[in-house]
Amino acid sequence: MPELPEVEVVRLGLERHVVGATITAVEVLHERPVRRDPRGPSGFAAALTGRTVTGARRRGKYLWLPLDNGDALLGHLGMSGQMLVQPAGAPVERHLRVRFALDFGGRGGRPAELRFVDQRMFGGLLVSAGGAGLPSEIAHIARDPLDPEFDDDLFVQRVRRRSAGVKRLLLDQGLISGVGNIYADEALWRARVHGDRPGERLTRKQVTELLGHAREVMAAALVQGGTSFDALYVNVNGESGYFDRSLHAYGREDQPCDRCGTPIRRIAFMNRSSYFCPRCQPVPRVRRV
DNA sequence: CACGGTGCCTGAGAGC
DNA sequence: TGCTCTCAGGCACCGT
Repeated sequence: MPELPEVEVVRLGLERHVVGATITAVEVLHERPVRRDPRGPSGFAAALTGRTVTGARRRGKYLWLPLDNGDALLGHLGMSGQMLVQPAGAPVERHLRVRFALDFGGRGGRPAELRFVDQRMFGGLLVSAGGAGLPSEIAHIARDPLDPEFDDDLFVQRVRRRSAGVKRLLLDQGLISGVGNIYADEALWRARVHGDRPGERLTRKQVTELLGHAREVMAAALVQGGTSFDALYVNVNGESGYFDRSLHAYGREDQPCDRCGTPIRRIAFMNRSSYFCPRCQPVPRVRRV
């Protein structure tokens, strides 16, 4: 389950190992990952063949590779997606969905393949017409809190004008991107705020602190993940060591809160779970109607 | 428009 | 052993 730090590691790997390559062939082995491409699988392949990758960029959990004609290959890893750079002809992965043959021309690089591997196929790829700068498909996605241009004050203002629960707001890609279920729970635990608290009932200070905690959790994970890729292999590993050592709330149902010892509670939330300390993060008294 | 609920997917693991 | 059920969750989508 790649969160933003893992996606950034993938971006760095793509920047190092794919930029400058020309795509000489595209093979779509499963059509679901290209379902959002209006051209369909064959059009997708045709739009990429012959193009040269000029960059590797990211917004939130979306990645895109600007191409030499102004289009872009836009991708999302979803729950289980991986971007692998493999030597041409390497054994095929079990859940390989799309493969791209890469040519590095006269720069000494051996033939390689970019491979999109995705077990659950929540992720996907598409060619964004004219999307090299910022694909229109993700124009609604906000910046992430590690982005130097993220506007803290604007985020605080917007949260405080919303009546939805603050956890839902943390997961709202239009307000802030890159915060997944795990980091949302961790940031809320650190800030001692319950996720059901309406945004409009939080103080400016509380929202600012919550944002700071989200940023810290993500930055710490990024430092850990940033060391984990080698020369020709770009991987996503949701089981990074960071998760094992540093989680205070997520996945810790019935285990004592690291601050006060009260058992961590788990509640259903958006077809998944929320974990929180019932003492440090009291449930709001006034339920929303 | 904001809100809150649901479906998409596969495989691991639990329970019987 | 082998079946069925639950869970994982980012995001689009939809009804209100």
